[in-house]
Amino acid sequence: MAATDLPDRRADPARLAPEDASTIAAQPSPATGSTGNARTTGSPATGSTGSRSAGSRRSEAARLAVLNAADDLLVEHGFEGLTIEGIAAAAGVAKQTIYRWWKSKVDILFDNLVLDAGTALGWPEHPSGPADVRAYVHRFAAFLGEDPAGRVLQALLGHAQLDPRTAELLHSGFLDELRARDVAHVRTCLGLADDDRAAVVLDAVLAPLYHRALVLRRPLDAAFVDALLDQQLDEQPAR
Amino acid sequence: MAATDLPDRRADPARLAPEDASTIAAQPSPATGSTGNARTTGSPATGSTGSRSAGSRRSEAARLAVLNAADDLLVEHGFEGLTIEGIAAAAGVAKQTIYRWWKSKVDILFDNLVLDAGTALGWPEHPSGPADVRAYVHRFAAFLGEDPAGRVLQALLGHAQLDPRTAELLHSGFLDELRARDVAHVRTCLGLADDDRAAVVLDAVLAPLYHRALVLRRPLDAAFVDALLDQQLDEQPAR
Amino acid sequence: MAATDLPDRRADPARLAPEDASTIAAQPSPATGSTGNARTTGSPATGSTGSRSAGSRRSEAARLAVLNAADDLLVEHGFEGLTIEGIAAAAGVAKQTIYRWWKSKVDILFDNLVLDAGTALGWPEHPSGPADVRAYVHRFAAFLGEDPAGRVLQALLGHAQLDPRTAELLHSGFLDELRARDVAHVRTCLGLADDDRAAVVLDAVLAPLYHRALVLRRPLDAAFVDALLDQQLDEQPAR
Amino acid sequence: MAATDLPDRRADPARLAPEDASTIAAQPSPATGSTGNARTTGSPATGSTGSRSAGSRRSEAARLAVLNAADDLLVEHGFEGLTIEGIAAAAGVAKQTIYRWWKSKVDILFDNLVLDAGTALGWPEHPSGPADVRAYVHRFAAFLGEDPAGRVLQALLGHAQLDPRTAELLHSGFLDELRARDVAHVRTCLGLADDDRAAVVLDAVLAPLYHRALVLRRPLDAAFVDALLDQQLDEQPAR
DNA sequence: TCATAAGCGAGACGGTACGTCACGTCTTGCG
DNA sequence: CGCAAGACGTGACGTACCGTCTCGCTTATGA
Repeated sequence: MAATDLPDRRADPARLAPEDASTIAAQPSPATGSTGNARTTGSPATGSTGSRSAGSRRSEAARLAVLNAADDLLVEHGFEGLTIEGIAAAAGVAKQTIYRWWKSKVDILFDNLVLDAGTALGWPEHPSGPADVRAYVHRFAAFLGEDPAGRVLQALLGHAQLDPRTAELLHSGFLDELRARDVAHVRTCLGLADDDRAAVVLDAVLAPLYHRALVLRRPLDAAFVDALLDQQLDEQPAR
Repeated sequence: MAATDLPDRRADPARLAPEDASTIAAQPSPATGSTGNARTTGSPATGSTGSRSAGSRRSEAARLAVLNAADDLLVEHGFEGLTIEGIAAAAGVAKQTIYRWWKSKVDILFDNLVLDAGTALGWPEHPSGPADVRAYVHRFAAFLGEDPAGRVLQALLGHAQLDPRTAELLHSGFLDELRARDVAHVRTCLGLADDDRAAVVLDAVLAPLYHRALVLRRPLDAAFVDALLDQQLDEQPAR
Repeated sequence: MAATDLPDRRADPARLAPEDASTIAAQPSPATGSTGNARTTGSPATGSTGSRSAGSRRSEAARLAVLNAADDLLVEHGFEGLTIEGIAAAAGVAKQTIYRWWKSKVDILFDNLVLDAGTALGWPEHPSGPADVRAYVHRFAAFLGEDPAGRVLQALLGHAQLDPRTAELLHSGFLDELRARDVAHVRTCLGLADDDRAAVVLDAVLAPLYHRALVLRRPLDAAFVDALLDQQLDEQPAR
Repeated sequence: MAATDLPDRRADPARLAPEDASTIAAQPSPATGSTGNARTTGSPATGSTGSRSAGSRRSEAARLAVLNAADDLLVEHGFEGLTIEGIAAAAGVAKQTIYRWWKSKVDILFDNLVLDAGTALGWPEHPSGPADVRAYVHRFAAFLGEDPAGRVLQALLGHAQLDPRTAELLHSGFLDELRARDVAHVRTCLGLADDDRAAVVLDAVLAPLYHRALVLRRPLDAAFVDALLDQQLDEQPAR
């Protein structure tokens, strides 16, 4: 079950070697949003010719340290207690190094979200039936409800309610793409006629999850998810 | 259509037990949460026996100025741009006067929410049929999606994702009560057997609204609400 | 030998009780230059009606702590090593408290200069003869050359070469006044016909002192000063 | 009137011993103070035997660009606004290139001073009479008071009051030597018995100039200089 | 009736974090 | 090896608000 098309930048060499044209990963440039910054476990990707003329490249170690520190501190102190200076200190990095590459703590969290969601919210390579949808929804519920990495999504969703720029980033940078992909897969798996119909099904499943997580603050236990799926998916074919 | 049981605290300092007259007279004590602070149009509540020995009572004008200023500034500058000092300046009030009665800007907004929701989210005095439910849901959608006063709910819901204390205040001080009331009314109007069943119906209607408002960020137009109601309400009796 | 007309604000109640109209001491207002701020040893001077309407007054303790800390740190680390943050830390004061009342470290040093010069560069109350001039010049040389408080003057004179705003402050706020007073006293003591002639004598004495201190960096020992005075003063009457 | 003995280092890397040809060939070594760096109009000094084994030599273009940029920026933004990064940018040079050859902006300015003073403060090749002294003093006054290049001397004199290292550099690297040369020439021109007597005359002339320029901030106009010279020079022979 | 104690405006204060600037060191390719 | 480019750790800058704290003034009791 490999992650497919949600841009998983985990070991994505696209950052420096854009031979993979299929993803959106823009060439990173200092603090112009937050694209293309994600935790990499791979090598520094020195293979390409690089468009940068000369000089020292961005420190991979610093980037990873910042992302991880932000994640840790978010869990530890919450979003409000999350501080650029705190991240810098925890990451052993200079404040200016953070500001060079990210515009705000939201930006840093966003990069973490893209990374973690790429890991946690994958679809099978060739999704083929309702069972794949069920599995994905369970995965989604686990991410949103329990996964510590899901805290980032929760925080960003919350902050998007408070700040239009966060909303814009979150939607056009992540949620829209996620949704488009999910709609397509649902359509395929359920054999639906068009995307609109698939979107209706997807919303019917996801809305209660978001509602329960964000508004009711109750756990998204497997039983709940299963009941939801039984109700929404089984009646679909009947239509 | 007078507001009924959602505690409209316009002139009512007792927040959680409206029927319990014994607690009504208690003058709100400084900054013990956010109880008893709401915009009042009536008199300064002189009816009580007052445990205060002497001196001037709380200034009603100041309280109203603060609440209104907070509302205005929230709309104008957003939650992040909302500051205690800004509210104090806009309200023509000393900072200390705010801190004497509220613990934080969340607290102020919460009072505004209680007040505005009391106005906007009322049920008819004797709700009696599905039509009342439909009307209420439309009202709710309008509040959540368009009403400038609904911005407060949106902001607090967002902030509740970031701060457990806000979540606690919002839920046990407002959402739980709102939900209990709505469940009861839905049960009555639809003639359902028990509260659990009513809660299921309520959630089935509200979840898509919240989802659309908070996650999808699309307008809650009347057509959408009607379609939702048609789907969820009409099929319920059939069960 | 009491200080006369150089505004000695040491224990000058003029800051809050301007019954002494002869001095320039303006009513202090936050960070509008640096007038009227100097170390006071007296009481908080509550006798007057004060133009400030209400609220807490400026903390005398903080003001003194800042001035003294700046003085100490200047001697210890030099002008370049003098830092607002360092002063704040050494004074046990918040940085903002400094910025509230002074615009820059130059401003703080200027206040110290006014204070210290008032102490060190006084004339006798009724200067009457060449001996008073001689005594004053010796005092001046000691101040410029040895007195740790003279370091402030040296630093400000140096910085005035680098920054026009410092130059402006130092001249119109201190040096011009000092010079006018000295010219008048010299004229009186030496029985000169007009101020221009007195200014020539004064310059003839002070120029070598400044030159030696600032340019040659040699000590202004008493022998040098005496020789200078012998040469310049004794021949003057002959003219 | 060719410049004579104030070491005009235009094409002369040996600073302290102009007559000593043995040290001339030494290529300046990186950042060991500020020796040997001055604007050259001639060739890159290829006459020497070059001790460097291989690799590229110091870029003459870069050196000139830095010195000129520093001069321009000093006039434009003042000493405080003068920045290594600003110089580098204005000179089209990498920051490291500056740090390789100079230790600080003071160092760069010092090189400019040595260069400009060499040009502006020359004596005739064989000074012979009081007229030469008068001419030199006029030249000096013009340099100190008007010449944009004199801004450098003013800035360094000012900064020397703030920083002992600058003072040390300025004195032992420039002022002492300048003074020694001037004393010798004055002695010759005025036919004085010894250097001490010449130094007294020199100081008597220069002190008022420095005083007027640095402390009084008044223009050093020709009339003032002439009056000064009349007074100090004409009475000297009488002694 | 009036002292008296609280509410209130004003705003100074010690703090924390912000986002920016420049420092001086370093590393990386190019020539 | 010099150099352009520029990332990096460092530290100070000046600002914005925080929440607490005094001040006098005003005002409505309740002794």
